[in-house]
Amino acid sequence: MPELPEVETTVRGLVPVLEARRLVSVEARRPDLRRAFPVDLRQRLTGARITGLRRRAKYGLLDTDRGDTLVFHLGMSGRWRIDPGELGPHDHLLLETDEGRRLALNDPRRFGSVDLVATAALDDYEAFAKLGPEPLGEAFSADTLGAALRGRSAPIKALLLDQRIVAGLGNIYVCEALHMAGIAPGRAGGRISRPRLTRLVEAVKAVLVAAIEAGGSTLRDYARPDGELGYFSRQWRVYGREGEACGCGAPIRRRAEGGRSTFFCTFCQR
DNA sequence: ATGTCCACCTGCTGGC
DNA sequence: TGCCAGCAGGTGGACA
Repeated sequence: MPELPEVETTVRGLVPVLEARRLVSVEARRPDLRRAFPVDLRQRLTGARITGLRRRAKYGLLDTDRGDTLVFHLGMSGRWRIDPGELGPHDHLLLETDEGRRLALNDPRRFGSVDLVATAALDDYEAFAKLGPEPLGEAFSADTLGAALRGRSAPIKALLLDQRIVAGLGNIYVCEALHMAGIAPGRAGGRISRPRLTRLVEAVKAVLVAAIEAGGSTLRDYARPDGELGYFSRQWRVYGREGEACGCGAPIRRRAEGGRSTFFCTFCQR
């Protein structure tokens, strides 16, 4: 689930519950995700007021009036459950607001993370220091992408997944954007012409915007205890569609490398 | 530095 | 019906 659009949707879904609310209870139920929670998480967060909610790359940020920002990452299987009712074994962090709303960070595979960082020092936070530009910002352009790819021989697919080049894309949206731009996933990053770089940047932005819009239309799902999310999956052009017909009629191919699947069309993507 | 692979962890699906 | 291999949205470390 959690690439940039899903994290953006998550943060937007948390706003009505958390914005300007004070946390009256903070409970770490199983604090060993990818990294351990900060040992003083509960102490520093209990009684704090949430002053703003933001996203950076695939991270969600909750600013507090204590000068700390809670930084969460959803890994592969993370999500926030709003007013979950019965708690399960994968509800690792539990928050309760002064309005009596409850939030559970649920992450079965435990690839996610939770950190507490001084808001003023976020730029120096290790996970953020090396991140590339936001793909929806002006800093992500044919100019900047071209500069980042210059001389690189690795496949463009792998380079777009590198968060230092552009921050927020994952396996689904890279496959989708490359198909939309007509670029073969195995093409060397440094060997993409300028006009095609422009198309690629536009495709990345377009697919992310469309996915955020689709997520936004189902925001209410975040309030459901079962938490099933449909979202953008119905609009995938190639991802998860091996053997189905591409728009050109040719069968969509799947290739596995380094443990990840790439979906593409050999005719539309060169 | 760059490119590539693998481990981390749990749950689900499909084939036998 | 039951078991097991294979696969899953991410990241970071090890290696050549």
